[in-house]
Amino acid sequence: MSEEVSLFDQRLEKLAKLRELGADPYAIERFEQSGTAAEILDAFQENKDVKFAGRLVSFRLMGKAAFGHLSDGDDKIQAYFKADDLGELGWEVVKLLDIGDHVGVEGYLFVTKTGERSIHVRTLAPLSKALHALPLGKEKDGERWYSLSDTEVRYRHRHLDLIANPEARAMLLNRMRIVAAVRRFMDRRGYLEVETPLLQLEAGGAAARPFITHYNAYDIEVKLRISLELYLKRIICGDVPKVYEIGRVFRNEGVSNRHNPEFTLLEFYEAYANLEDMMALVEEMFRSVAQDVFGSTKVVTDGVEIDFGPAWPRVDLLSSICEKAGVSEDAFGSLDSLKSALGGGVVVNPVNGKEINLAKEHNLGGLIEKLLEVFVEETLIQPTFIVGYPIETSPLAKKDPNRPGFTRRFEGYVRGREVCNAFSEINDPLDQRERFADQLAQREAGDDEAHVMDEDFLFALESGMPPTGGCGIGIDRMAMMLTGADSLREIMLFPMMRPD
RNA sequence: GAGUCGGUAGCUCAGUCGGUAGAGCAACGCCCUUUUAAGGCGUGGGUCCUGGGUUCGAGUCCCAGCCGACUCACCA
Repeated sequence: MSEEVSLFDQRLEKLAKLRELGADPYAIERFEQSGTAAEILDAFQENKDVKFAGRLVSFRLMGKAAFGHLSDGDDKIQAYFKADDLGELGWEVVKLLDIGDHVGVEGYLFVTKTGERSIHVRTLAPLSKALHALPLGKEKDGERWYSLSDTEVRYRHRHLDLIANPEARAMLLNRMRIVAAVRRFMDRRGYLEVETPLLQLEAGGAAARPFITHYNAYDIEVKLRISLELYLKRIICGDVPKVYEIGRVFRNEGVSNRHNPEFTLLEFYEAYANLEDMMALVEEMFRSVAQDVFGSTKVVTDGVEIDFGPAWPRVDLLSSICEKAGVSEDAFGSLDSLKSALGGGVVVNPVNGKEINLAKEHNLGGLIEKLLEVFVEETLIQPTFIVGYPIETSPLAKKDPNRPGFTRRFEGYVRGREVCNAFSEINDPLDQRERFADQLAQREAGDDEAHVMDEDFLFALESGMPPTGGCGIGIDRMAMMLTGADSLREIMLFPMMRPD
């Protein structure tokens, strides 16, 4: 018999004994408390009666007395169990406790010899039994021993991570607070939160391959959404002028540090607004969320201070490439002129070693974005807007009337990474139909991530959409940036894992 | 998809040149009524990721595979 089974069996026996003693942990439904651990310690008064419940995270049995810490997840209080004060039955229960059990205690506050504010327990009630040994390390003065560090176990059994690793816990909880702060911000600004279909006949609004599933009732193939965009704009067409959605989207791609097949996207659209309005809103949102969650507009991650206080510089995309890649502005006339200006063959950025194989670049806009990626992106540490994206890679963004081949689109960058993508939306249905047609052509040329024609969306546009500004923000990446997480998986509760 | 590193007790890890599988913590038993990485004495606990191979003998060497981390690629 393996150790795990016998350990489990030992715990089951303890559970049975507790039940015999009339202390069935699973029989109790509620336990009223005087407050959280922090609240109780804040309002500490010697001899004051308190009730508190939490998980037993440490336990020291010494003959006829015992000490243990009860954690409410965030903070903990030491409990002192003394045989004389608990009675025979109570003491029997104490001896059956294990680290990991939830326990409710009632008693009075006191200070131990060593100065720790504690609860002198008069009565206790087991509220759950930990049937598995929990990987709770020992701790002193902030140092910890023997905790849980195996990333695989941490991700697969996230509850253990939340119990055992305070840093991981703080990061994940901050992510939730960031989402809540974003929602508050949008609500305050008068945006209405909406919900649009996850199951769609054609997944549009982004360049990505969808997940495909089957709907039994209609016996049809449906796809999981890859973005929120097209349905949200259909709501704008219905004259609901300010809408947003925070929702899960699904892209059938690989897993990495910065990618998960399902992730959380925020998109918002505002009628009668344009990309400048979106920039102002993004600036304010980051400022507000940083202030809300971290109490400051300045966030330090990896020793780098990012300040969301000031306005973000607006930098023209082509100028940024000219500066960082050393290409002159007049080289951007055509794909061929740009290629020859780059010298042909393979272009290498000596700073980071990233390269572009020019032979694989078949359109001007695609190459321009590639240059941005290889030469510019990682230099954008402080919040920056890059403005003016090529039309080929922006099939939903309004054309810039003053610059043929470019659109009224921008992206925001922080810590060298893209954090948002926004534009003045196309509201000319004829233009949009042409763009879809171009995408369709690319699709037929073998690009299986190009957009498909969406007639229902076009019908809505044809019914009239006011000029509209729209923006998309990857919430997970935003959380990474704000918390300093170096992997997307650290700020998602349950990242995708291969079945073990 | 490629490369690198890793997978040994519940947890964190060690394991030399190929020679019967180790430590701390956790668990179990005994002692201990203000401890806090409590302490003392004692005990039990292993699919060494899986499957092949080499060898008298494999945790260790070789091959294939699985899972993970990291880097790159893919990917907004």
